[in-house]
Amino acid sequence: MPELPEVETVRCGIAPHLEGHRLAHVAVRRKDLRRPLPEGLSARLEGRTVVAVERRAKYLLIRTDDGAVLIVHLGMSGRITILGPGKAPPPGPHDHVDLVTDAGVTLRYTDPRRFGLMDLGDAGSLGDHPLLAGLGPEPLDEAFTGRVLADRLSGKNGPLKTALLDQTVVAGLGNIYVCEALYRAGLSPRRKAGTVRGARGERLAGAIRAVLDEAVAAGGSSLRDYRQASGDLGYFQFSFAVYGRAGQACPACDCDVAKTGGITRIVQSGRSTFFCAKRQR
DNA sequence: ACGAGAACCTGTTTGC
DNA sequence: TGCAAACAGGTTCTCG
Repeated sequence: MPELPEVETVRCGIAPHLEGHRLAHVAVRRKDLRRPLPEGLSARLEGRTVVAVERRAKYLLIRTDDGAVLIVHLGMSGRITILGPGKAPPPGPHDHVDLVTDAGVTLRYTDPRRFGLMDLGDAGSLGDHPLLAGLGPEPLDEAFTGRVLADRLSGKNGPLKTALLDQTVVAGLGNIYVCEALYRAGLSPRRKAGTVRGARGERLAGAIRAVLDEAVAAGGSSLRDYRQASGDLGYFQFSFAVYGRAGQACPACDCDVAKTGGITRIVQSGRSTFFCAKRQR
C-alpha cells in the first residue's frame, strides 16, 4: 500500500496524538508480521513518553524520552487508525497492535497481509540499524539533486523502473510514484538505468520531487485499503497520468486511443509498469 | 555482482 | 452464478 507520500500522511496524522504523550498501554495481539515483533515490545514502550514521530523512507520512527525508537513499516496493506477515547471498537482479526496514550487515544495498527513490520532501535545508533543503514537519499531533501540520482544509477544495466524501486538508490518510491515520475520526466521505464545523467538526471530528480510533493499535499493515494490515520481518503489517485490507466489516453497526447492503444502496461521484475510509449523514451 | 523470479499472506477483482 | 486465476501500494531470499 503505502509509499513515501502515504507514510508521510500517516506520520502527520499520528504525530499530534503521540508527541508529548505517554504510552499508557501497548497491546500486541499478533506477533508474526513480516518478521516476528521484538520480544518485550510492550514492556519497552509502556510508560515512556513520545518525543518525536519522524519518517525515513517508508519507515515511521517513533522516538521516546529514554532513547528507544519504534520502527514501523506498513508493508502493502498496513494502516494506522486513530480512535478517540472510548471509541475503540473490539479489535478485528487484522488489528495486530494498539498503542494507547495517556489521553485515552488508541492508535491501531491493522495489516491484513502482514507484510509490515515493527522493530526497536536506539536513538544513539539509529543510522546503523539494519533496516535503515543501506537506504538511499530522501527524495524530498534539499540534497537530492539530479547529480546525486545519476551517481546512484551509474553503472546499472537493469531497467530504470526497476532501479528506482530499489530503496538503496532512492528511498521511499514505490510502484505508483515511479510510474508517475517516469511519465513526468519523459523517460522510458525500459531505458537502461545507467544512461540517466546530466540533463536527464535533473529532469528525473525534479519529476520525482514534484510528484511526491503533490501526492503529500493530496494526502496520498487511496486505491483499496489505504486511509489517512484520520480515516479520510487520500485523493492523489485522481491525478494519476499513467498508473492503472492501461488502454486509456495519455493526458498529454491527443492522439486516437483506438489507433495507438493509449497507456501501455508491461511487467518488469514481476510488477506492473504503466507508461506512454510515445512520450517516454 | 547483478538481475529476474519466487516467496511471504490475505482480500478483491477479473475471466471463463 | 460460481469458481479459479490474476492481481494488489513491499521487501527479501534464491537461483542462474
